[in-house]
Order: sequence, then structure tokens, then C-alpha cells
Amino acid sequence: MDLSPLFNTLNNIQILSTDLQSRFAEFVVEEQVPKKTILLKAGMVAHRIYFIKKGFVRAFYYKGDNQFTSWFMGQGEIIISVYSFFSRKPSFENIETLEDCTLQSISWEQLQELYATYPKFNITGRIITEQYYIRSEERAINLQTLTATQRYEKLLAEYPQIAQMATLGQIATYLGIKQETLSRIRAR
Amino acid sequence: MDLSPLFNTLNNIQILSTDLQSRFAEFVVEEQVPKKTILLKAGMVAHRIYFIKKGFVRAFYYKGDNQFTSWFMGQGEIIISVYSFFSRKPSFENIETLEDCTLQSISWEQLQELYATYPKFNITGRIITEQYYIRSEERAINLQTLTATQRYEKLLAEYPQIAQMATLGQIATYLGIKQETLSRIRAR
DNA sequence: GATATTTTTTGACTTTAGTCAAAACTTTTC
DNA sequence: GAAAAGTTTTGACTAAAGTCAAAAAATATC
Repeated sequence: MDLSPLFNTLNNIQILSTDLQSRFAEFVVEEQVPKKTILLKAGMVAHRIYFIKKGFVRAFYYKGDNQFTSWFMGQGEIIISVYSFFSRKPSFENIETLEDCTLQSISWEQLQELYATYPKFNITGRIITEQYYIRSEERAINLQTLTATQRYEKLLAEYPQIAQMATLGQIATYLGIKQETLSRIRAR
Repeated sequence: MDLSPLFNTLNNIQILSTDLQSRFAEFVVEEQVPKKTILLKAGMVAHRIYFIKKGFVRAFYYKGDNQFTSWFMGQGEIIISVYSFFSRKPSFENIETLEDCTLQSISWEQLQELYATYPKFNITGRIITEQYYIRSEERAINLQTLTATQRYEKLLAEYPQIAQMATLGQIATYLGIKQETLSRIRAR
């Protein structure tokens, strides 16, 4: 199992001791997950933290009859439903794969053990949480300050291949607009 | 100095030992702050975490020439610029009082000392961060799923007195609409 | 308490996005 | 590879929000 992309991402935050890396490596499970697999279902507690070695994923939730997309994530990113994973409470959001994925993950319990055994690792955890927090703030700021067209351009800049992985409807619910509107924006 | 509202809020999250409470109490500084005082200026690092014993406060940021409100907070709430306080980096947002306030606060260094001396206190810290995270997610969800009118009603439900403390313009930038639009919404 | 300043409202018009329905593509399945 | 299912586009119309400007109301200042 090739762990170098994962450790690259983590060492980029803070260099991990070889000791910690080998303990970590013992925990990691790698799996091939086909397109359209639900990784987390609303109502369940998120119990694993995933690293996307290859693939593309989205999180979504329902409000009444309508579905909304919270975020998209691709290769090299760490995915969790932050709220559920940390608070150990049922998730309001679903996570699904949008293409065949190679995922590496450890469980919540294993993560706690790493925190306890290697206190310095808490810094890495804290920084990942911070990065997630910033993402969430950015999402609110984008919705507050940008027009639909600007938000679409920003998403395209971040994930240029998104049109191949997600449907128009999924992208529209992320942007907070109707799919007909997105279709017209794209036609220009 | 009456610390019971503050300890009420904290004990509500997790009961604190009397030991911790008395150490905490030694650190707390109480101040009377007049209306329109800037508690944190964009570009500065947030170095204190505040509890609003009395008063009303808002956070805002600039994007180009335009000002946007991130949040409002009132009595009994804990205020920080999460990103800046935890990452120790310059804040992009400003925090100002909207009326005369009584604030109680401790510094980042004092908070770290409490974490180190009373490890259980980390749980309280973690839960406060989680609550902030949820607020940020909710803000994005509200902007994504609600109409301007619904967002206004929700804000009014949370802070019924807001019209007395904040100007129409400030409320409008929180909702992500123009103040003329908010004026018309209100006229109905 | 009159004047200046700031804040809010109103009016006429434009732009942006939503709605509903049908047509045109694409992709999947047998 | 034809039919079915899913997805995207287009059209005509409606609703919501923005723009610019001016008037009205509220608040602060001397």
C-alpha cells in the first residue's frame, strides 16, 4: 500500500516522527470504492477519517424535499463530516463518491490513540480542523459576497474537471442556484 | 467582579473543578467598553477571548469597497475571531461593540496555561470550537437554502432587539442583500 | 432647539434568477 | 443498437433583488 501521498499531505502540515508514521501506517485501511457509493449516510455517526488517494467525492444534505451540495473534494484531500466526526453525533450530511475512488482511512478510536501516544500529533489535528473551519467560513463568504457566475468561476478554478464528475444539478445546488440558471450561465 | 454568568456558560458545557475555576478567575479581566469600540482590527492577531456579560457586538470585513457583517453576538456569548485566535495569524475581520458593553476576557497565553494545567479543560475548548464551527456551517446553509426574507426572520428570532442595536445597512450586509431591499422587506 | 449629519424609505427602472414545460441530448440497459 | 432513463438546454413568462436618485425621518451636534 502506497502511503506517500497521505504522508506528504500530513508532513506538509508538520513533520511527523518515523515512530508515529509507522504506528499510523499500521492503522490505515485502503479500499477501492466504486462510483456512487455512500461513505456516510445522514443520521449515522461518522467514524472514519478518509484520505482521497484517487477520485472525487461530494457531500450533500436535504432541506425539505430539496437536496443541497455542501462541498466537493478531490485527490489529496482529507474528507470527514467535521461536525459528526468530532462531536460523535449523527451527521446531517451524506458523503458519496462521484467516481471510482481509492481511499485510505483510519477510525476515530485510532486517531484518539495517536493523539494520546504522540501529543505533538494534536497540532496536526488542530491545523486540519482549522483548515476545515476556514473552508466553511470561505463558503459563507462566497455566498455572501459573490454573484452566481463568480461562484461558478471560482469552483471551476478549484476543480477544473468538475463538469466531468458532477452533474449540472449537483453543481447548481452547491452554488445555491437552479440548474436552468447554471445552464444559461454556462451558455455564455 | 461577578463571574457567575461566565461560569454558568462554561459549566453548562462541562462542569469545571473549583481548582480550575479559581485559577481561571485570577486571569479574568473585566472592562466597561463604550459603544463603537473596535475590539479587534483587521490585520491584527486576536489575542484575547471575550465573554459578553452585557452588550451587543458585531464582526465585519471588507471585500473591495464593500463592508460585510459576519455575525452579531449578544449577552452570554463568547466572542473571538476563531481563525485568528487559534492560528495566531492576522485577522481578516474586525469586531466592534454596537452598544456599551461589559466584557470579561483572558489572553491566549492564559488559555494555553489552563489547557496545560487542567487537561480536562481541553474538552471545553474543543466543544466551544465545535459550536463555532457549527455556527459557521449554519451561516453557509442559511445563505444557500433560505430567501432573504427567511434569513431576516431567522435573525430576528435569534436577536429580537437587533433593530435597536444595529443599523439597517449593517443588518443588510449580514443577510447578503442591499439595504433598500431590506427596507422593502420590512415594510411588508 | 435649529442645523447638520446619518439613516431609512420610496419611486422608477434594470438586471438577475426562478418557474414550468417541452425539446434535445447523453448514457445506460437489455 | 433501440428503448428507456437520466441530464441538459431552450423558451416564454414571473418574481426577486439591484441600481440610482431623491425625499423623509431620525439622531447627533453646537
